[in-house]
Amino acid sequence: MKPKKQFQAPKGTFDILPEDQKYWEKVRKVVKHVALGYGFERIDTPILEDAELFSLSEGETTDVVEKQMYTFRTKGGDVVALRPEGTPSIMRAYVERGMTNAPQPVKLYYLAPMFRYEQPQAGRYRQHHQAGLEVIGDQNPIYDAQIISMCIAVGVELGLKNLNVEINSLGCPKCRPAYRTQLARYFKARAPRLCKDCKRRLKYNPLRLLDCKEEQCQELKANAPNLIDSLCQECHDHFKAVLEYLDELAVPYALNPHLVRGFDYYTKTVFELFLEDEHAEGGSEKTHERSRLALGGGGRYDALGKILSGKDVPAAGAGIGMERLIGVMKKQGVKIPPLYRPEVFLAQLGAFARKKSLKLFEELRHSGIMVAESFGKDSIKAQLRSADRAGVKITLILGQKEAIDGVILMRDMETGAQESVELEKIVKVIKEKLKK
RNA sequence: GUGGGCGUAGCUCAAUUGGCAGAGCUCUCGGUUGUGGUCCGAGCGGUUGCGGGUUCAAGUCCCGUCGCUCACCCCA
Repeated sequence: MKPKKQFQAPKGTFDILPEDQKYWEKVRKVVKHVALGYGFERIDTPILEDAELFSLSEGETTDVVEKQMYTFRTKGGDVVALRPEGTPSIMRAYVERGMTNAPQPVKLYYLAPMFRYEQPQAGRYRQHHQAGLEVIGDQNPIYDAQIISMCIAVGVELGLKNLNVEINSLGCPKCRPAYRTQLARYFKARAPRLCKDCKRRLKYNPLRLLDCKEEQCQELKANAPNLIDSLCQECHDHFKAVLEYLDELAVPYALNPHLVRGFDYYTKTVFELFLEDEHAEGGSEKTHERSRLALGGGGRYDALGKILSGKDVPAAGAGIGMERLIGVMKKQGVKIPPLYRPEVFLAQLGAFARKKSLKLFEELRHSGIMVAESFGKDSIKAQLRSADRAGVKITLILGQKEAIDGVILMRDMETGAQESVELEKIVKVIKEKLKK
């Protein structure tokens, strides 16, 4: 009978199959290890939030809010959205759950799926997963540096190479608006020489002009007023301190005065973690700009707390894309051992032996031995084949005769040698044998 | 949202000017008593992404659609 319809996973989503789970497990393990090492505790927030939480936090005119949110109305009439990123939810929880009364700063981490309605392509999905880190309730630049250091630590513990950090300061509500108008004035005077996209950017988000890759715009950018030069004293000192802390930690970084992050809530420090890609071997044409893959990024968002609580709540954080991390692990050939690695296979022959082997399986498992089986198969041949594929060192064979005599055959899968062992002693004998 | 490339078995891919939809791998079973890997044999597996159109005849040509992919935008 043919199915009514061939179902496929929704566009931009994917299944994480058993063979890939080891990578996910490894990433989760490393993030958890790093986070706990820095005193961060796990938090999980709902996948759904009031849609307004994101539009107020990130800014009405950002791409994410304008066109990438999965927003819908519930039966009860609430307008909710699948979260496009984690930070607003964390700040919402901080404010709502009274974490202002906990010892400050509150350090939180999470591993969670995020949703953005956009065109999928390499390393970009409609549902992706982020590892997030947030430090809330402290304005000290030392935390900006520590967050960056943690991102690097995750990459290093995963065995990744060619990781880089770029850093910049976006200033604060005191100094940024002045710079913004100054920048807009500069580019407006040169508008005819800007690329098509930049003419559009000039209207609603002049800061975005800074990371345009078009050559014609590059030249204009070179002489554009520099954001770092127009920072107020407080932002200047803060940025300087962050860099000093990074130097102290020996974290390699590059200043990028053109680095801009999309959301309105960012203040002062912003940074990106990326991978310098060396795939340009067969490159016939000059790919003038080096290809860089963004693995994550973050920064300080002192403006968010005010938006959500009315009070000043300084904070800093980062998000790392788990799919991209795993993509790089595979590309760089990071080896991860399989999660399931049975040591012993239990084969049975005949109805009586099969029944007996069921109990023995439980016994083996309880004693901590990883045991595999093919209880559904009848022939010894098929079972030994399974055992071979499972890669076990030892196969136990319980036949009709053995079951009656209270013994079992123990087969060494490498040598093929077999010996008969009393059923009562088998657990002990196996443990001895596996030690070698 | 815009533009290019591609959709044949679970995977990797064949199929001549339009002429019976195939192979390798995987999986299952077998190669005489209760013994794996190698070897040999057999089987399972497809309305050629889906829907129309042209034709005696469509995997092949045309249109639409969905999906994948790459680039742009933006990002993780």
